[in-house]
Amino acid sequence: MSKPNDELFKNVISHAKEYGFVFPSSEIYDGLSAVYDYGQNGVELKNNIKTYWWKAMVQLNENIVGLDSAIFMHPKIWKASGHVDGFSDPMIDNKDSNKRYRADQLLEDKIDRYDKDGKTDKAEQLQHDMDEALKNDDLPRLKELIIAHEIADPVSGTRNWTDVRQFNLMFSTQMGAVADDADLVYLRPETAQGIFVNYLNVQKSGRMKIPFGIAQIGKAFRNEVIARQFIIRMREFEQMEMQFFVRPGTQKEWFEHWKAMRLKWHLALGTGPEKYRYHEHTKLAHYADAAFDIEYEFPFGFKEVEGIHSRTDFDLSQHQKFSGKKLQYFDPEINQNYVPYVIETSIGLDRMFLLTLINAYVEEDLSTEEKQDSRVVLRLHPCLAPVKAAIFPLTKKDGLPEKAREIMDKLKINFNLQYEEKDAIGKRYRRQDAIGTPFCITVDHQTLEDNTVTIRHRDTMKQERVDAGQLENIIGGLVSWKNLLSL
RNA sequence: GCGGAAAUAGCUCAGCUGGUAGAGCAUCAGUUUCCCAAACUGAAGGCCGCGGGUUCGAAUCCCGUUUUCCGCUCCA
Repeated sequence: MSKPNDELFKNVISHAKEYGFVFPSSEIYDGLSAVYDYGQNGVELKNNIKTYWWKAMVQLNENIVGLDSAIFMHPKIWKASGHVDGFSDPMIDNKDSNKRYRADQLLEDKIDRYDKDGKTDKAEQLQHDMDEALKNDDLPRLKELIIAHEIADPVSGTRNWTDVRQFNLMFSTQMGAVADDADLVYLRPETAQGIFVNYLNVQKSGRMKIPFGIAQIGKAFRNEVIARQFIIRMREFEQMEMQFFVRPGTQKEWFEHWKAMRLKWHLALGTGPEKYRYHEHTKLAHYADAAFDIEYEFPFGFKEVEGIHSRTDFDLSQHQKFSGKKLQYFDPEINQNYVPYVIETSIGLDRMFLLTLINAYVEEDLSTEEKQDSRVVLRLHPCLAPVKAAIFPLTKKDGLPEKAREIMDKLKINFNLQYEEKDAIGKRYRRQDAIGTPFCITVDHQTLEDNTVTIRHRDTMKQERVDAGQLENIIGGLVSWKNLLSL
């Protein structure tokens, strides 16, 4: 990583905290690892990103509808999806080679070796001990066995092991007052399954015809082994997902369709195309027959922001199998029943948030020959800006505050506004620049005479004088979603 | 998880070989100015990340721990 980029990233994190965008969680208690809170400006920006996505996906596509499914779901869902079995292995690390192994795998290898060496009784004993330990989730016992049977790391050759730990990326908790295995529920590690299990409800109640999509925004939870790089990888995060159900055989064209559509959504915000790239998965997940990531060039390199996956009929078929309920669709066009194929678009909202912030953050040098000057400005798209406009009386007296309040009161129903009269006007402009407010409306002495105000534009720092009565139309036009969505 | 670095005011940081905790910016109140960081006066803000140890005395030295960043690892 180059030094200036490192610097930029640090500055953005500081800025995010100082101006109420992102705070470390539980900060007064030393923080909680890889969990963050969104502050007063952060929540506005985040909500605006959600709105942009929701409008683009749900409102503008007649065949896509929304959903808000619960975070808790029936535990069997995670068996069907493959999350339970795929991610509950007892792992152990060798401290010398820093390699991680499945503890049961190491023991199995040892049993095989005993067998080969003719030490059948030893093999049987170990097999029995291991099964017992695995059944009881007795992790310390597994380590005892590894030590007792003198198992060494094949790489380093040493027996310098860490404790055995259970790695399951799903958080679990108890449902009901009495602790019991049957009550174990998980916090969803992805929002997609909530869509799959409701697919038939939505299709029937909404009289949806294939192809159609279901969109959802919601929290997901992953107990990452390592979570780092600010809000890039958090243990609690938010996804914006859309599952698009298609006729088998047409998945390839829909995959291409959504790949293109989703990149278009990103680029409409004005981000330079050179900041984005597609990344094709060569190693596909068990459920996918094609997968592309949309990556953004963060200061620390290209990172996935959104995934477009062709998930085949894996999920619906699995749920059909595990639930015993038919999840088929009767396609009147071809007079056939089938389990639809699925194209998924899945974007990490928190990453999108960080992308937006980093992309908007600019340190500008405004120095002239006479004096040094600079400002930090967030060049957010006006649709995404937390505060749409700020209203300033030029001075604190002569009735200017009253006039400014009057204008403010008329506009605040439609727009998120801020009123400020403290400090010199230039300082107030700069403060708004720092949180990305695109427009500042100033009430001066002339306002009292002819009811005109000035609008100062964030990016150009230029002003224009307009009739106060026109403000609603002018601001409304400048921050309208049409500017983003009718491209 | 391993290795490296760091943690002092809201932010950025100074605080030397141990001796009562500082600056700039930001914040708040006021005076003044009145369209782009003005000035002045005043105020507030710190368990020096946390816990232990050494010492007459620790922000400073030692140990542990937590959090963050970087590299590796992990990321169906």
